[in-house]
Amino acid sequence: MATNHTKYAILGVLTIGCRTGYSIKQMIDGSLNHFWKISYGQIYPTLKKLVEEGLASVKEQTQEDKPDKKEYSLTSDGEKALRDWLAEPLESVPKEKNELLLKLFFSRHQSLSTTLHLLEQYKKQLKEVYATYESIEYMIRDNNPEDVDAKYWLFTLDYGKRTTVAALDWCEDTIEAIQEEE
Amino acid sequence: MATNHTKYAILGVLTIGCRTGYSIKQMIDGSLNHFWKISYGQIYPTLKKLVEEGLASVKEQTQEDKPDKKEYSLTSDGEKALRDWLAEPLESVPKEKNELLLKLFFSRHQSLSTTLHLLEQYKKQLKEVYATYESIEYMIRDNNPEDVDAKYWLFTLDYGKRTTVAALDWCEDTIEAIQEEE
DNA sequence: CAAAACATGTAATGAGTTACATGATTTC
DNA sequence: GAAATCATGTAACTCATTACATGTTTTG
Repeated sequence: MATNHTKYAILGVLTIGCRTGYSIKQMIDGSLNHFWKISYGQIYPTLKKLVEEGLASVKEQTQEDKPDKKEYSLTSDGEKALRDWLAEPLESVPKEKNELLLKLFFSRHQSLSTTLHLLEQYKKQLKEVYATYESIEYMIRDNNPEDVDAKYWLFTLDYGKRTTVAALDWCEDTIEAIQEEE
Repeated sequence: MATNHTKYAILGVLTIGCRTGYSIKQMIDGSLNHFWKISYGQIYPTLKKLVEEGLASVKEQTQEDKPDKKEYSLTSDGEKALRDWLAEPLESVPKEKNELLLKLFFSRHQSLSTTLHLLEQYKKQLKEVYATYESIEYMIRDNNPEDVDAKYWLFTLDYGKRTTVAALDWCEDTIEAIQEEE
């Protein structure tokens, strides 16, 4: 059975200085976006549930320069829940659905030029993805040079970069292979 | 807005000799499993809808050696729908959620040895994934040596193998980096 | 005779996205 | 004064999984 990791993603982000629903969303969209995503429709209900379960606590903060906000922090139970989840064995490797590969699989029904166009499109998208990884990397290196977390954050980015480069290489080789038939 | 590709996956598989819900499931689980998955809860309702939309037709087949079955085939409208979808531009690159990376991101809260164990687990899983890719590859090469489809099928497998190798390399390097700190 | 393979379907549930709804404050 | 940023939340909807429900035929 698949456990719901969204809860733990929020628990984790609460440990790195993001205390409001709004800043949790920002953090995940910014620095975890290559392997996680989340919507407000998940964040606010989960935050509420976390408090009900005793894993987090809230304090309503009145701000003079900005709208009021609710500040969440982990309780000791919450910290324990996070650590327990971290030590749990992994479920199976995620099998992402990939539209490009689905289309390529059925590309006999298409002209070679349309297939090449598809691959060029994908290559362009991958290059953009790679560029965003690099910009996140610079951001992390600049903002958290001595942060104990940063080391792990850079590992996850390295993963994204390496698999993206492998996909890019494949793209180029596949384009070449198809061009030879034309 | 995200289009529902499941419909086209079924349309596509109907072109390669899988004509029943059961065999569609088998084909996707077997040969498309590295980039697509599907359940009977999607297949049978979709097949029904395809017929309603005039993209496929059914014939009830009585079999003497096996249970009765419904044989589906694409109509010319169905073939057109498939080709139109193939020529449509790609949506954005899929961002898979990755439990290993989520855990690694928050691994400051864990001992180095537990983190190493996590990475070793993942490495083992990746090796298994790679092995299944290889076995699918041999199956395709053996069963469809002259098939016009097979060329594209092997491209998609190559993608899976290359990105898996990149992930494996990353795993090893990251394990090494963490071991140096111990 | 039991298990595996063949075959089709529905209902309940879960996870997540998107649209909707509101409002303060700051910056241009 | 408009747009951007900060801030919180709900309701409807979509997509997909899982459990349920049933039945035949073959193979060991």
